[in-house]
Amino acid sequence: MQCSDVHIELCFKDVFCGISCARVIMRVVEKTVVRVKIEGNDQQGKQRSEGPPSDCWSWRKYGQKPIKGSPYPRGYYRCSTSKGCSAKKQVERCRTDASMLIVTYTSTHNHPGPDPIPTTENPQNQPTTPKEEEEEEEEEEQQQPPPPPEKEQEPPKDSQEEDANEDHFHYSQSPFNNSQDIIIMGKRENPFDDHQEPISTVLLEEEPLISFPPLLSFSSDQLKSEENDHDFYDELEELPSSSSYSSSFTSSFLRTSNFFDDRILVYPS
DNA sequence: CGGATTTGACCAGCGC
DNA sequence: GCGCTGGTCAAATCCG
Repeated sequence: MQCSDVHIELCFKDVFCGISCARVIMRVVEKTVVRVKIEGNDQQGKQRSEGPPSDCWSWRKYGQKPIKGSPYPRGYYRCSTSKGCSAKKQVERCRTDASMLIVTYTSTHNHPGPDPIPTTENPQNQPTTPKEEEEEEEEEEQQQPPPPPEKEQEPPKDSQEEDANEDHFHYSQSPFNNSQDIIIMGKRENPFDDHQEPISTVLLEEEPLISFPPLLSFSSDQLKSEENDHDFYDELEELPSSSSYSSSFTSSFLRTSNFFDDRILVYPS
């Protein structure tokens, strides 16, 4: 994938329970890039009991490679929920911010999703299958209104992150106007370059999950297993090898909470 | 014992 | 053509 000379379309929409997010769709190669903010690399990281539902997408790690220019390796996962599913994802840490995970999804699931978590906020948008969701997204994208002019002056990443951190993303809704999607078209040398991050920053903090009602219904056993998995993050030298947090969580949560309504569409020039 | 993870090897694409 | 890099394979290992 050549990252140079691409158009970026930003569509921030819903932010659910303090989780701000965005998606980068590499149209040409069917890629979805999600940046996940990880909080709690310190002691709080050990309490990662508010993990994802274990009945969502499961991912099997099949490889890991050191990436040139990045101190962190990239992990390669494929969907293990269903045999024959071609869905894959790559997980790597942001080279400049170890607390940021960059998850790249490729291909789509060719099987129904595993018991999506019902969301009370937007039940009509509840996807039944990844395929349907994709289709819905396509339709939705086509219905995207022109970008509000003021949003083209998106604050730079740093200030945005700072604000986000200060607020801890405790929004019940998006900080942006839900009725006004943000679409920013422009050229970037490298959309994922950390120094050019402002318009594609996705923050997904785990702390707000505490207030994510569907997740609170998990059994203590589930939570316990998640907690074990999350201890990994106390040692940031490696990418998460557990699929339950970074993998299952990110994908399942995103799919079940309209996470993907916040999106960054990348078009080839 | 079965499934998941690790990790070195292999392969393909790309730039020089 | 060669080397570099990213992506995948598969055997070994780990873990519940």
